[in-house]
Amino acid sequence: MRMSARPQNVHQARLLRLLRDEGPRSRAELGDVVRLSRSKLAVELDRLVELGLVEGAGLAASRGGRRSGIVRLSPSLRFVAFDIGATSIDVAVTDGGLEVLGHVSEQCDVRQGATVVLERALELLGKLRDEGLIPQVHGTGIGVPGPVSFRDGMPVVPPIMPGWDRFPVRDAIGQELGCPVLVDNDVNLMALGELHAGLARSVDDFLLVKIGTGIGCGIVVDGAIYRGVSGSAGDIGHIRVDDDGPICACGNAGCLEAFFGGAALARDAEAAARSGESPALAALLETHGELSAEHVGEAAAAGDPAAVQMIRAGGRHVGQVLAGLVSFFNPGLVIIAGGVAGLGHTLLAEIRSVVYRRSAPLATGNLPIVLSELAGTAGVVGGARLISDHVFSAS
Amino acid sequence: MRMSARPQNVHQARLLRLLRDEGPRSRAELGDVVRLSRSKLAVELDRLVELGLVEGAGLAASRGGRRSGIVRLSPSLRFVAFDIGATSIDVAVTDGGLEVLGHVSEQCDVRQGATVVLERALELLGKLRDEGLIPQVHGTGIGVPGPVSFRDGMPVVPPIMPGWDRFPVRDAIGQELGCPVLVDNDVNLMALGELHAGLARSVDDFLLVKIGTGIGCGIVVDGAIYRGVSGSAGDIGHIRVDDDGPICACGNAGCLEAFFGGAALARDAEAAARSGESPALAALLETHGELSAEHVGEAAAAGDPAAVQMIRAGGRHVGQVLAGLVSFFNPGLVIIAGGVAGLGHTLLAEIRSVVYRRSAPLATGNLPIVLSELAGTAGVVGGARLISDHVFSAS
DNA sequence: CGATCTTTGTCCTCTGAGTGGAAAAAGTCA
DNA sequence: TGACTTTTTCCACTCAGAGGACAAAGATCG
Repeated sequence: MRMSARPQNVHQARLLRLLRDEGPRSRAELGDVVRLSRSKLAVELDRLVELGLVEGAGLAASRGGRRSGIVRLSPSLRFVAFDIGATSIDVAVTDGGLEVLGHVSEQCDVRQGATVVLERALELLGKLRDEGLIPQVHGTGIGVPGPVSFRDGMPVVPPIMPGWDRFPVRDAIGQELGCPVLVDNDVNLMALGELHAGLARSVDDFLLVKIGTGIGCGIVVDGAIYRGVSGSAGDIGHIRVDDDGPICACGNAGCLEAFFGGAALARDAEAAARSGESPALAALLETHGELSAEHVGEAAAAGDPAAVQMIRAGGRHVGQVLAGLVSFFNPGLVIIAGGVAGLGHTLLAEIRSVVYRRSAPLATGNLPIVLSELAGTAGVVGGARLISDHVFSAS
Repeated sequence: MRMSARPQNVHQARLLRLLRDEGPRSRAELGDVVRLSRSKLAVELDRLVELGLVEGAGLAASRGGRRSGIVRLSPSLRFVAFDIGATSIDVAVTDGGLEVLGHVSEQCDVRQGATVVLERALELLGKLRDEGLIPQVHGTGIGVPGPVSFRDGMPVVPPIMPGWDRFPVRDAIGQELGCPVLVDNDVNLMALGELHAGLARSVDDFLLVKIGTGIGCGIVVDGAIYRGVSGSAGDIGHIRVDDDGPICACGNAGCLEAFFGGAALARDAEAAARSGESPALAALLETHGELSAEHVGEAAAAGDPAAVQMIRAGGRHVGQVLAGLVSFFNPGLVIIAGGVAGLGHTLLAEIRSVVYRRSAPLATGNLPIVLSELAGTAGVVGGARLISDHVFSAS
């Protein structure tokens, strides 16, 4: 297989990103958008065709004269994304425009360690390859549920990933697949996914709050992920909500996660079931033997008052933290995502209510707070976006 | 007076910023730093000399052969900075290297409205001009104590600046002085000041927390001020600390400012004086008729336990908010500044203690938290830096 | 003190990227 | 079918920048 090609200069990179984000375009339309002379544009496009990154695709409709030639990203371009979650692996393959062509997902405990989990991820990729979806791989983006040294391409002291600390994920997978690889925090990738395909497409500065097993926040500044000096920016799960709250796994009291993380919600649900406070949850506990955040969602949807109350309380706590962050960061959009976000509009309403009441008016004046619409694909689309931004840049 | 010149391309802009930040340099040394051929470098430097922005300054010591010519920013370059505070005006003039050549300051209530205050600021500038310090003005930076629309160069709904809302500060002063003008929030300018001349010189991402009449935060991302989508980023004074705290001027309960802003501290000090809890403060109240934050600092320095206790409590509250922001933003440095920061190491110790205990370990692993060393000049240096970054950029 | 080597500055030529005009190709419209 | 538009290709021309040659200025050594 030929070594996958890269653009040779900023103009080529710009054209590739344009074709990726806006879809196929006629040469004439491209000329209207980019500020290049006709001759130069033709030269750069011809070179991209030579590199195999771009190809002609017939003629566009006439704009009153000669018809212009359409160009598109080569249909054989492929990006791969692994989204490693606390309890799941998602693997997807996209084309150059980051449309998901194939997506497999399975339960998998990240605590089995890097070797086992990555091995399994590659096996899942093998499935997609067997379907003939992957003529070649131009790049791979990987998300993991913990802090990452982006520069080194490896997790650093991740709390819920024993056996992953400083494991060279980027280099290992790069070796295996023979393509450029980037590794990032899974929440950052979800934010990138929203930036590319979700509600944040036209927003430069926004926050994505993921409520799942843990609670994290992806920060986008000027259209790019902000990672902080040691890659741990957005780690909001252990922000203090209230001094006299539950003791958190981190040792402090009253962390947001101790109020409303996946484990906390399950704990409260079982308590409500056992105390008889919630008949709906008691029934679910009877059936399944244990309770999770999803069961609270079910019970709330069925109208169980105790479950609704739990979601309200959680939303209030998230809202309190978020209100502070909104005052501080003044984002143009806040997206709520993650498993618990499936709890839906009850949760959203409570968060909105607190944020709009407690944040600086100037910051909330025109601030949409919305639920993610990307369901399970935000992470993998973000992974593809991450690596395609890298590959579609001038060396 | 000749229209003040601007660099014509990115290379010239780069050279100007280099000379500004690193001081005079020989042409040979500049050649080592910038990646340009000798001929090109000579051409660009000659053009800068023609523009009057740069001039020769003798010969450097030999490095083993012919001595190289030193170049420096023209000594007649001048930047002006206005730092409008809640109760003060600072005016300073700097040379091209942003060294403060003259600085005047006076008490002035910002609530007198834009026209009066700006008029007074220009009068103060006149004083400096009378001293012959200002052959010409190449640019002016202005800081105001409230949210600013940076793009429009005007305050927007500033809470403590009646009569300033949407007053076209940038255009008015630009008209008056006939030079480029930029307007920003005063805390942002302090952050820029620290970036240029203070402890943040080598840090890309940091926070500057100003505790004064209000409490605000300057956010630096990648060496540039982050302002948020509506220019209100860093407005942390009304982040909730505790639900059952004092009622704040903003209408909510338990805001940080309601605990530890200038007004809150004065209020608590008078209470402690009247209740007899603090003999030192009672004596100061007797003398001055009223108390302010500075008096608390005095009393604490004299060993008054009640005053020390007040500072400790305040530091704890600031620390609680800051701990959350550190987890979220993962800065490389936090600087504490502002009038109340004069309360010194008692305050700093308390803030550190809370932040190091309550923030994510990865974020605090290598996080200095320090007091500003720039005293009163951070704001005006930041103003000069703001406008010089603008003037020293390619159109 | 002179010869030689090193560094710096200047000049000049050469190259290659990019621009814009002209003309050919391909369509539209009346 | 003819006049007009739009698109593409081709080509000559311009200009920025690189880099070599040489001169100027100083260091080093005998």
